[in-house]
Amino acid sequence: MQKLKEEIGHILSPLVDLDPAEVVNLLEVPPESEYGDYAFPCYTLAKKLKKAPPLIAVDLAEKLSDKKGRYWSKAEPRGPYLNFYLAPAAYGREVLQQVWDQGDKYGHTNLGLGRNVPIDYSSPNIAKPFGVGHIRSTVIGHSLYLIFKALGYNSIGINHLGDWGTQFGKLIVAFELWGEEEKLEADPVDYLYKLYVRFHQEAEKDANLDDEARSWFKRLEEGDQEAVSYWNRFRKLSLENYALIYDLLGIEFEHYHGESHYNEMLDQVIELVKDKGIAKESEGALIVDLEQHGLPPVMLRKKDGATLYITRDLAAAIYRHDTFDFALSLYVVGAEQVLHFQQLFKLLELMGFEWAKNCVHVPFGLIRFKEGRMSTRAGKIILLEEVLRRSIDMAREIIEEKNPDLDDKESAAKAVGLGAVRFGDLSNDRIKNIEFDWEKVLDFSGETAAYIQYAHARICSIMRKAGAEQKLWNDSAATLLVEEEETVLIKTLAMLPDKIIASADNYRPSILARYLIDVAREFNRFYHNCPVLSSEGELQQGRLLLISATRQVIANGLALLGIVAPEEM
RNA sequence: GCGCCUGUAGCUCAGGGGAUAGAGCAACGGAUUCCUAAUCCGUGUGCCGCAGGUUCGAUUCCUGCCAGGCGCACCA
Repeated sequence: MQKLKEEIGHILSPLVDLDPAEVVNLLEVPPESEYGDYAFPCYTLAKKLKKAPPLIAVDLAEKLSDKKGRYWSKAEPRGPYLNFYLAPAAYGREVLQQVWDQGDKYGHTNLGLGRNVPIDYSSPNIAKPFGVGHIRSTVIGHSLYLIFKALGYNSIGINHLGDWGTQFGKLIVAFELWGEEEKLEADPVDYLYKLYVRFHQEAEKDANLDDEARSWFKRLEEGDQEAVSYWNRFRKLSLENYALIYDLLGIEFEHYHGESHYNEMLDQVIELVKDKGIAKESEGALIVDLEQHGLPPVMLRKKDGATLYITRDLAAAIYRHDTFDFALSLYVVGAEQVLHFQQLFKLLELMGFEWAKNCVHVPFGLIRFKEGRMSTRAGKIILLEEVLRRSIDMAREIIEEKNPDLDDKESAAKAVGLGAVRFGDLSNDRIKNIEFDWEKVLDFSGETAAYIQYAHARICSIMRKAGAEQKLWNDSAATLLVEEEETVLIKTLAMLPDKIIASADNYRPSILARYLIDVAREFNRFYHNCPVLSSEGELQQGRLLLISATRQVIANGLALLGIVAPEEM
């Protein structure tokens, strides 16, 4: 809690000849709670005072021996640290009141001052099915969208659809050769997928197919009517399929500006690059040599005149700057594209755009099979729809078994099933690869969303049973929470604002996800040791305030992960 | 070949210049007259990949090596 840290900063500042803010910066949380709640490390003072850190700690403790603050009760030296112990009653009351007053805004701030942050996420390749691979960008990006919004930024969700490029040429060739109308009508995305896979199988044997695909794409870029009509149709069919999944996940985008959106800007962008004098012809193609900057060359136009992915990304980056005048522009895209973004950002920098430094690639690892990587082309892929469906089914089964009398089993099953899939992706450091394993996806025990949701549901259950008149703020009741489990839980609740900020600073929703596991764990410990409804008078009221605050923290936190906090499950 | 990422307990992973390196899973043993046992408590486990370096102090930072992953001009 900030007030406590500031208090320590003020009391220590004159004693150590540092600004209060510097002291606050140095404060650490000790590894064991028996060492206190905040520790001031004395190493940095050792040189200045020419004294050993443990002696400094003892010295400082002596000067504070007869003092205490509003929120801290004592300061003790231990080795090279000066440890501060908080005053549970005042501290607890302050934390609970903050949560109480701020409600579903607790943890939110206005750091962003309303500045724009476009976030490119999800961005599936049209004409390919939505595989589990795509859930990472979708879920991580959406969470960052929500987190930045909570920090007062104006998040702008952009679905940069892969709706342009040679793959459309491939699809058109495949449809021309083997396509059947009835099958396309029956199950469009699945059928397009099958055609796509077949194309790659046949292209192994016949290299001409790739040339034909390129030439169809060239026709598409030139506005050839037949090509455009195919493109429109395939695009529309794919979007209809994605809409179902976004709907299920509760995700909306401000913009569906796919790659095709930038087509008419490409010539202008290429001219701009030429004007800067950084482009050159090479083997008939237009490239920018980045050798001086330790990067491979970038190709902006192929020898046949067609553009590339990075050409469109370059146009998109400039468009986003011109349209949104962003504070940050995020790209939640797989780690296999780090080089692409290094090149893109370097290109922007060489073009003299100082805002290039505000473009950030937020990479994440692959979802792989034990046997190797997933591959759309080879047909080795698991559909996201199937994962979500099976997860919801599993949740439904467990609810049927654990809570057969529940009224609305379907919403609970959806909350738990979808939460499990989301949390599985959000809780680990995003940069690491994930090995896809059905058993793990469908396991709701341990460090999972269900663990957190269950704590939330339990609290709701207690609140329902408590009388309405017990749910008002009560200042003196809030000072009675001095049991070990209560204090630890309160301290955990106080961390939410910092955790949200840390998640944004590092572009890592996993920080928030892990934290919520801690909250649920500390709640469970409290729950098993401190009865709520059967405790008496003001203590009961105090504990109701505590669990109410806990519920609020869990609800606020899960909301930022895009996970529903059910009242019953 | 070059570049980037990863390497922590049997498995999956947190953590991260400092005080005794932590969870979950799995295993075993306990807890329910009481607010949902999807819970809680207890038991065991570690050359923090290897070798150097910086530092008062390195699992954390730097360098090299090893292993795995991902990239590196007409795909996205």
